Amino acid sequence: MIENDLFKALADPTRRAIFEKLAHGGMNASDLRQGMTISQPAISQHLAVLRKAKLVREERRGRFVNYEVDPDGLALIAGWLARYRAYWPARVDALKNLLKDMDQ
Amino acid sequence: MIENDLFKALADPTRRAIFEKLAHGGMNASDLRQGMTISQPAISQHLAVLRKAKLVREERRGRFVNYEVDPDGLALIAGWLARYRAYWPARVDALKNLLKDMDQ
DNA sequence: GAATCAGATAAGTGTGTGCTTATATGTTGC
DNA sequence: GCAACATATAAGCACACACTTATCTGATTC
Repeated sequence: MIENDLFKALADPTRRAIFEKLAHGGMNASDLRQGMTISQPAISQHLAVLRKAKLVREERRGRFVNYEVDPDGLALIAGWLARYRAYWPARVDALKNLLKDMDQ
Repeated sequence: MIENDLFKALADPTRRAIFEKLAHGGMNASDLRQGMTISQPAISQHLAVLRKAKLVREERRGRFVNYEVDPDGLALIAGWLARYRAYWPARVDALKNLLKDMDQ
């Protein structure tokens, strides 16, 4: 059940941080690890989860593996969200406030 | 960290089912339980998690408590998703409306 | 081929999570 | 007040999960 993989993948803050990093541009696992106090296997395991959820895709480049955002996962979330469009804050003010909150 | 509460709340299939039910119309906890093979405390606990994530809000009505979808949570997801708009699959026509709706 | 490096997998461990039963809180109507 | 009902909280348990260290696979370079 891909939808489950998706939300489970995003439920972990470290994985969201990894995803966020990749959103600024693809990079390999070692570069991803820079600045994070986490072991190499941990990164590798997180990437496997993100891959399974279609949030990230890989591309081998010699002995490196380049990771990048996979649009499929995002499309799935958008699709899920679209089911509840009736409830989106009709007044987008709420969204704006919440966006502000998230920016800090 | 509300964003974390959100994705953690959605990571559980039972909670997504509850949310889905409520999306078709508010109801109390007992009605929610109908058709689900789960204990009363379990429902109550799930609702607490959904409430904390702002996916659901409650309104006491006498000795019942009516639950309904809280747009705030959906707005937060929409906001999170909007950050990665650059990656949304351009070809998925169905999702173009989404962008339009969220943008205004 | 051997050394080295990037990354994945294996195995073990502490903590978190979802469930249960039992009990408490709060509301209604007699 | 008290009985009945709707929901919440407490406590305990089994399993999932994120992490670690150790090891393996695969690619490059000499």
